[in-house]
Amino acid sequence: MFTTATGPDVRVRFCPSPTGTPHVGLIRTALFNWAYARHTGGSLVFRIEDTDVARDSEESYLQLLDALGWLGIDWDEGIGVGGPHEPYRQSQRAGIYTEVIETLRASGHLYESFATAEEIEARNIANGRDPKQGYDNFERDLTDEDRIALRAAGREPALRLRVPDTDLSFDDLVRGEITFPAGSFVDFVVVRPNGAPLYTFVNPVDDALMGITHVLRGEDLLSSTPRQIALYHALIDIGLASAIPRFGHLPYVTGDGNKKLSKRDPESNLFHHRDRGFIPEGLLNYLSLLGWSLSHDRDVFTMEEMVAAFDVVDVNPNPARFDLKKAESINGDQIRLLPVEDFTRRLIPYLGDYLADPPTGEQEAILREAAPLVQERMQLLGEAPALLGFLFTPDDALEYDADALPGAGADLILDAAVGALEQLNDWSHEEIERVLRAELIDGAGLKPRVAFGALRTAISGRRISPPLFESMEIIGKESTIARIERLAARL
RNA sequence: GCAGUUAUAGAUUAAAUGGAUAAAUCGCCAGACUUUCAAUCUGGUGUUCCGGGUUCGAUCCCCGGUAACUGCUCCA
Repeated sequence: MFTTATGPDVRVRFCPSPTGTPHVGLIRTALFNWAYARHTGGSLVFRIEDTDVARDSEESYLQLLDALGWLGIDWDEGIGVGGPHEPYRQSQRAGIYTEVIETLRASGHLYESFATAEEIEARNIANGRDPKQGYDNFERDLTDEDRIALRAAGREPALRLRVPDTDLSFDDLVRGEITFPAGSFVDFVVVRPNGAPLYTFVNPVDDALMGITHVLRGEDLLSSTPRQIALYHALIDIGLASAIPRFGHLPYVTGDGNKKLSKRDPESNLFHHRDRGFIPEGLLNYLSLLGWSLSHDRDVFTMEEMVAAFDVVDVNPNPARFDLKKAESINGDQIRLLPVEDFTRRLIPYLGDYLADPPTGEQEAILREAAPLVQERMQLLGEAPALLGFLFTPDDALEYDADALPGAGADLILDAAVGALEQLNDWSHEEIERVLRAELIDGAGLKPRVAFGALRTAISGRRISPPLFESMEIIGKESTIARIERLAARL
């Protein structure tokens, strides 16, 4: 009954619903599906489940595309690339569903249900059942007269699937054998009274129609799996499906505490991480660690390595906490792994406040010199403005951080530095360092921390900066001296 | 309430399928290096949910609990 597809016959899918901004948990699901498809040589289908007109938005749909494109998660079939099962947006598949609904109805798998949620709850209370217990299948055997009477009273029925009165089991790829006892899942609504099918219907129907063999999705859908299998049985019965897919339920991504990471939490928002300067390599690397690992002693790796090693059966069933600190650390590692030209190029969008668009030739030249100095000092590209902004700021516009202002006596240090630097003709960082050390450390007997700290503030306005002498070399002799004199005048 | 899932350091993952000091990374603390911050290196911190049982020996097997989470929507 369950599929036996392996290798290139594997067909997985990513089928988000375009409500809101892409969530890191959702992207982790996309990533694992993608990795499994690439690992097996199978196919990834990208489908959009926009069957809730009240919540779906075009903006969200575009964001999904943006997110996948940015991360480099590509697909073989579906939105944008087409395929044999078009269309791939469920809002455009109404005709297909209508047909399936009719067949299922004619064969007795679907029946009319007039009861509203309030009525079901009232009925449970009246029967001494827990009101939270849900529907009790009481309309399964409504007579034609009952139905006519209800319609005459102005009622329009939803359609429910008649589920089997037996236990339902499946072998979860992540968790092993799972059994739901008969009665723990009830006849559920698949079509609204207005004829519009629900997720509970279109999701398995499209999976069946599109030949999906492995359903890898979030743990939150685990308890709806028996209903889904029940629908599959019905689809097999009417000849629309030949096998039930294998299921693999990926662990939750949790936030602080151990609650599922909420949509309202900024950490759940993929674009928030992009804005802060996560690079795709870093975020992908971290996300793949949420429920999986490449090996016990390595957690920085490429997506090629992940694809080569990834198998859903190795996924850990435990809920995984999204740990921003570790994510940033991994991102820093991935930033350091970037070829320096690539790193330099990626810095540009984050320096928007300082650079022309596009950057001038002079700005590009500065960036080329400065990038190697900061590549191993960053965890997030968003740190670039604070670290490099002073290189693109006019001498007389530099601002000084309060905690960077040097203490008493700094004017003497600055004056001495100017004196030494003015004599210097070979403006290389080696020479700059040599004369400053001779003057301030060896000559005046200052501690490097004190002497260079004051100069650092003069040049960058900050307590923390790229290496000082290299920075001086980049901004040039004239600017360097002007900046030192400017700070000295302020003290 | 019913059903299901999960339980290894603060976090993420390993190993150990009944056997010796349960490991790595992140975090935190300290030290080295140093031109600030990083990076790097060294060291430290800290772990098998609880209770029984079987056994020479249990993190693992059995039984019973506990906790957290999810679902039980005409949301997806």
